[in-house]
Amino acid sequence: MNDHSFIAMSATSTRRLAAVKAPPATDKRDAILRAAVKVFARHGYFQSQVADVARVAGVAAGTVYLYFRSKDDLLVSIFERTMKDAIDEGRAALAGVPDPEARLRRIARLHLERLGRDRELAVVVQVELRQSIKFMERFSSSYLQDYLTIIRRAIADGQDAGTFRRDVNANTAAKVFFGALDEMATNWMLSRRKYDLAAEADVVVDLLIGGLGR
Amino acid sequence: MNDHSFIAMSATSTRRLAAVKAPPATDKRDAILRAAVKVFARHGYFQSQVADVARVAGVAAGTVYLYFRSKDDLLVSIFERTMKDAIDEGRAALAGVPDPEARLRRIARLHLERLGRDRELAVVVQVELRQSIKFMERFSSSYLQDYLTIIRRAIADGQDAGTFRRDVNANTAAKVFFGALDEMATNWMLSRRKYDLAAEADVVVDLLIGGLGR
DNA sequence: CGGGAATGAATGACCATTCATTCATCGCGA
DNA sequence: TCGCGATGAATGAATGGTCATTCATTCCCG
Repeated sequence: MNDHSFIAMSATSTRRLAAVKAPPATDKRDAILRAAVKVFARHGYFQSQVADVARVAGVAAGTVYLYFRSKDDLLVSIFERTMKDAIDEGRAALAGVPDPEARLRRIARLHLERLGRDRELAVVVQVELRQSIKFMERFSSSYLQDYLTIIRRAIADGQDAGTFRRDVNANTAAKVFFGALDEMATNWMLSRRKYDLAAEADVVVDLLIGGLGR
Repeated sequence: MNDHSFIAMSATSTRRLAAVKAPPATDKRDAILRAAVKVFARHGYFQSQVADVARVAGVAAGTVYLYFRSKDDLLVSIFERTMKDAIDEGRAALAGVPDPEARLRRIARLHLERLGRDRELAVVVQVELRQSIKFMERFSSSYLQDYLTIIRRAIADGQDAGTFRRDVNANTAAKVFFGALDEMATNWMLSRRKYDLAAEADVVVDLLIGGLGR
């Protein structure tokens, strides 16, 4: 079949052939996933062939299907791994930081550091993952919501503590915050210039907390 | 040919068959474009067939190619028309408004009103147009830059006038501003709830100007 | 040897695009 | 007013090329 639909995408894509040979399997799986990031970043998901991914990973086309259900599953796996890593890292980094403003700074920095570290991953996350409305809906209703919740909570804490204004909806503020970071990342990824993305984190947080007015 | 590449996308797609019979031609062209928005919004660009667009437009498949060079050209045309309209409307609406803060409010409102008016258009603009890195690069280097420039100018004016902080880069602030609006739109488009998107404009501007801190 | 892992040629859909044909309209001469 | 050829818009079946996916076969390690 040559079926492009995202409908059949399953969330249970991480484990596969959970046989005895986990370590070598994991190695190869990773190689394929890394190759997919590279190829998708360069040509875009729909313009990429599974055979290209296989070639870059140094395996045969059929091998991809020993580790992934379908081409879709490649994209979904990249996405799930990245989001899971990001959210785990975020939670860990925030564990010992009670101050709301410091938490926001931390989130901003982690967000931009992660994407700024790997341009190809940034391309896939900022562009290729947003392929279709179907995919976006799944994405936004799960991981993005979790991520927004983390931001919203920091903001609400700040409001409770009295350091943040109470007359803005914490949810709206969280969306604005995320949108600002997202746009910084997209702009960086599309820019020719090789500036340091993570360095923008503090600037953005300063602006959002201090406001543009004086 | 069954070529998906965005490379050959041409900007000169608006005029076509500029013969004596302009009115009927434009009508049909519009119908096809409207159908394309509808179909792309529902299934996603790559999952949509040209034949579907034709069916929804009430014409035969071949007819699409009398008005558009290719399937790509449909997407490009939607995008160019939308951006052109938005920038024209923006310039006009800003003409008699000298106050920087009022200008920003105006921009925010127009931005969210336009997308909030037509959910299908919003889907195409917020998701489908961001298909591939190739397309994003073309997009961001032309229209998006123009749009960001309009925002940046308002901010720089405010800084010159002394109503806005001078210690933030106007360009960064413009990206943050755009990112915030963009995220509000995306969230609205993905949300089940039918709230009024344009109503968020003032809230966002208040937050960005006043800041989250107190 | 035995068996799982890997291979890559072959398969079978799918679908953008083309183009021979049909259809509708119009100008013009009688 | 009618008839008739000319024009070009519209049609949709056919084409051709592309790939995702499969699976019979081979490889390699223990």
